[in-house]
Amino acid sequence: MNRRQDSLQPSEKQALQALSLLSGKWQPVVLLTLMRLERPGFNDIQTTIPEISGKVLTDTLQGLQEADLVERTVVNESPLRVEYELTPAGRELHDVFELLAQWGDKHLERVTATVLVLGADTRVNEMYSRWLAEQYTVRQVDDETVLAEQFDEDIDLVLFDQYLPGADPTIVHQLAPEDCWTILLTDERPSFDVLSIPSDGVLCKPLVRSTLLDTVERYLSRDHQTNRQLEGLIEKKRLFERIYDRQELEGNPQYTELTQLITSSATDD
Amino acid sequence: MNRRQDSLQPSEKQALQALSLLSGKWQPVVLLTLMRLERPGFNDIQTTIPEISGKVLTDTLQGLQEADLVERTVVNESPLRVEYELTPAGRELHDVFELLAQWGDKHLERVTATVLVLGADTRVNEMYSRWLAEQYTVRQVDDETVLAEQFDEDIDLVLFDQYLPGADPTIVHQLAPEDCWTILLTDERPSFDVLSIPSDGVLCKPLVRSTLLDTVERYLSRDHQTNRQLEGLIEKKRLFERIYDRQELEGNPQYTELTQLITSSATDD
DNA sequence: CTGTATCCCCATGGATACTG
DNA sequence: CAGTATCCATGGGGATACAG
Repeated sequence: MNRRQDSLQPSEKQALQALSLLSGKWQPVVLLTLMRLERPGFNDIQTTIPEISGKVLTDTLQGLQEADLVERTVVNESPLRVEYELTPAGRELHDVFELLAQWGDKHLERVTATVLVLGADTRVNEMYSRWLAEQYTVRQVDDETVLAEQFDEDIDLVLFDQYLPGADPTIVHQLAPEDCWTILLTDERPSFDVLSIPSDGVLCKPLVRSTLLDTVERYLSRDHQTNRQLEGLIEKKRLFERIYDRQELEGNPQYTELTQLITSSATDD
Repeated sequence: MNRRQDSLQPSEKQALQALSLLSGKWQPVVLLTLMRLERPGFNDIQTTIPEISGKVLTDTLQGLQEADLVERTVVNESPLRVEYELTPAGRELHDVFELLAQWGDKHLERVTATVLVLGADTRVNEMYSRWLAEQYTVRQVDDETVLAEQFDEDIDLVLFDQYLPGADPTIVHQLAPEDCWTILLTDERPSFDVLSIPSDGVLCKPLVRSTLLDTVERYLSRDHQTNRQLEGLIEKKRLFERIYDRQELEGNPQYTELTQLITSSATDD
C-alpha cells in the first residue's frame, strides 16, 4: 500500500508503517492465531482458520516473514513439515491488539452476543462461562445481587439457575429486556414447578459443553417473536416429554393443563 | 472487508473490528490529520494531504462519519462550507496510533531519516531541531559528550557546529559512518580555517528554516559517492565565493590552494 | 467550495489443479 | 503435507467532468 505521506510527522509515519503490516484481510487473524497456538504447522493454522485458502495462507505467512513478524522452520523434509512461530516483534503486537480491543469495547457495537450467567454454584458457573467465552462475551454472577442491575448492559441471553441465591427466579424473565432470551437451568428430573418460572428455554443439569453451546446459539440466531410465552411453554413440554415416559405424564394434572393451554393458545392464532 | 472469524475470541473480534476502521489507505492519514487541525474545512484537509483526490477524500470522510469517528458540520450554505471534527471516539484513537508508533520505533526500520544536531547553543539547537522534526527524526546534543557514542544509532545526517563544547569538530566527519552526511555550521563570515574541518556541506549562520530544510533534504536525497572529500571542498569553495568578492579571494593563498586542489583532483578522474 | 457522477484500473484475494 | 502455478472476480481507489 503506497502511502507516502509528507504531511505527517515521523512518529505518525512509523505508526502508519506498523499499521500497514496489520491491514491485510488475513494478517491480523493469522497473527492472533499464532499467539494462541504453539509452533503450529501449516495445516494446524489452516484448520484453526478454515475460511482461508491455502494460497492465501501461504501468501500471508510469507508477507509476515518478510516483515519479520513470523519465523518459519522446516522441521522435516519429505514429508515436508514446517513450523511457524511469532518473532519477538510479532509477539509484542499483543499489546496493540489489546488496546484495539479495549477501544472497540468502549466505542463499538458489541460484535459478539453477551450472555449473562446467573447461577447457584460458582464452580459450575465458571465452567459454563469458560465454554461460552469461546463464542460470546460472558458476564457471570454468583453471589446475591440486585438482579435488575445486571440488565444494565445489553445482555442478549440469560442462563439462570432455578435456585438463585437469595433471589426469586420467576422475576428473571420479567427483568430481561424484550430482545433478551432467557434459559432456565433446572434439575436432572425437574418438577412441574418449573412451569411457574417463565423462560424462553429450559436446560437440564448436568450440562455438557455442546448442548449448552448449541442451545445458546440456537436461541441467539432466532428472531424474537410475539408469542414468546407460548414458545417457552412448548419448550418445557418437550423437555418433560424427553425425560418422563408417557404414563407418568398423562397421569399428571399439571401436564394435562399445560397441554391444553398450549393447544388453546395455538388455535387462538 | 468481510472477515467473520469464528476461531477467535470476542475480544479479538473487537480488535479486528476496530482495526478494520483504520485499514483503508487514507482512513488513518485523515484521522491523524484531523488530530492536528482545528475543525478544518474540506479544502483544509485536502491541502494538508495533497496526494488524496477529492472523491476519495469525500468517500473516506463519509466512511469515518458512519463509523462515528468524525463529525461533519455545515457552517455555511452557498457558498457551501463544512467543518470536520473528530468525535470523542475518534480522538481516543490517539493512543492506538501512539502505541503503533512505539512498536514501530522498536521493531521497524526507520521510515524517516535521522538527523543528529550537535551544537554550541542550546536555544539555537532547539530551534533547528523543531524545524527538522517536521520531516525527520531528530537527535539533539548540546552538552559535552563522547562524540563517538552519538553514532550508535543509524544517523543519516549530522549538523554540527564549528564550535563544539569540549570537542574537536574535525573528528565529526571521521566518526560518521560511510552513509552519514555531515554538514558543518559556521559563522556569517567564516575564516578559511573551516577548510581544515572535513564535512560534506557547510551552512552559515544565521540559518533560516527553508535553507536548513532544503539543504538537509538535498543531501539526504543524494547518493553517497566515492569522491566525497572532493565534493566537500567544492561546497566550501562555493560558499566562499558566495560570501566574499573575487578580489578578497584571489589574494588569499588558502583559496588559491583550494582551487588548485580541486582542479587537480578533478583531472585525476 | 464541496461535493456527486462516471468510468476505469489494478492489486488483493479466492478456486482449482498440480508437485516435491 | 505444504506448498506452487494459473486463472479469475471483486471492489477500493484514482481521474475527470460536472452541479448546487
